[in-house]
Amino acid sequence: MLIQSQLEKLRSYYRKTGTLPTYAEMQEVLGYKSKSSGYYLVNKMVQYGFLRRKNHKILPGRNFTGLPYYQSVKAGFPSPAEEEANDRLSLDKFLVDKPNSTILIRVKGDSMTGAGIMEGDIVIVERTGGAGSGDIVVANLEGEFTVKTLIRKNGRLYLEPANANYPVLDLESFPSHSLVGVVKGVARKYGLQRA
Amino acid sequence: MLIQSQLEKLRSYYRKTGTLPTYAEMQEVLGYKSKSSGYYLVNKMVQYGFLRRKNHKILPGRNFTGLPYYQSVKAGFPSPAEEEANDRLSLDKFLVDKPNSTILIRVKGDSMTGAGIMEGDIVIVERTGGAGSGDIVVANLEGEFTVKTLIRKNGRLYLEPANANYPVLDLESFPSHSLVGVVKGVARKYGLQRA
DNA sequence: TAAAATAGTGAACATTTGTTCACTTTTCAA
DNA sequence: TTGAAAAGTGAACAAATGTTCACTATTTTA
Repeated sequence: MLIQSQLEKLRSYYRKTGTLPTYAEMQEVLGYKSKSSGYYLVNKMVQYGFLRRKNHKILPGRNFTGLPYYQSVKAGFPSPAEEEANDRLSLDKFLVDKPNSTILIRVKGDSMTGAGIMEGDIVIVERTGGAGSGDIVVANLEGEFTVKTLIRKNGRLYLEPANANYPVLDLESFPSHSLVGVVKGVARKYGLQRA
Repeated sequence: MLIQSQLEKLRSYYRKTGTLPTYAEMQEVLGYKSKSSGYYLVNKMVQYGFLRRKNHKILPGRNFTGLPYYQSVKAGFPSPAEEEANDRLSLDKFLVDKPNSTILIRVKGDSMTGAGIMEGDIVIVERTGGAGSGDIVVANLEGEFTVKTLIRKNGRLYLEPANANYPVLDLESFPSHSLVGVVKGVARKYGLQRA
């Protein structure tokens, strides 16, 4: 059997369960009649960098997770169908540096479209102290989240939209206000109900 | 020990290795002196939905992976620091529906800024046959990737930018052209070198 | 402070797992 | 077509794993 199709089956199993199969389970997943077949397959996949071993356990390797990633455009680049991308990128790992202090917030409104943040987008927000002037931040104003660019001017903090139809807000003029965090990334999905 | 902090340790272990620790390994990870302590902890976490069990194996549960997700803005919503989000969202799973036929491409140029796709963004591209009029697509023109809106007019296919400074392209006028796939999502990371 | 509930311990044991080996079958190249 | 290389088989076994139990320590609550 082709190694690429076996790899896809392991990836699919891992996506579904969050773990790799044991050698016994590989019989079912890959159609083997023997446990040891799985064992030898894993050896091969370790060589390719798809899997790793660590004290009797099988772990995903660097080429196992993530998606094929085309970094830049080379002149005369062949169709991606023909040639495999050599790099893989995991969106989760790419977008989130500090998973312990990161939250996701769905954006309402169009006040930041000029900065490429559209209604329904999900912003990746790091809840770490220092927000600097020019950072895109999420502020909590009167219990509502709002995404704006933070501007520090004359010692005061302002929230600046990226859409001429909206006004600049004076953060401290709100009786109840706080900075939720700094926007470190944006994720958008097309073809979704935007309710 | 607080369950929340134990959970973070397991999450962190899982992020690093791609697998959950065995009960023996939990002694090291969680500071237990006994294997069975880990066993009872897992029981508790199964109740909370953080973990699952399936034939002698521990699997991540629905509340284990992903990030806290604030779906919508409720009036009088408390600070996220005070109240835990009840929902978790995995960016990978959210952004990618068909992992087997999806690739990532880094965007060059600013021809789609009007649609919220900026230079350096990563587009999530599904390499499945049918692209319809109005879809944002990636086309391969003379070996270069380009992101545009596909328009079908009078039986011909055009590539329409979302930036007035760029012209509409006639797809079939290029000697070598092909549709790479349909853009199903966008991921952007701030604070990155954009070379 | 005392009682009750929760969390952690350490030994024991059956199962399952990873791993090896000699062997057979299949695939591929000469 | 034949021979060599690669892939898969099935039995065997040691080591690691999950699981239970009776017990102790710690934390919580009344």
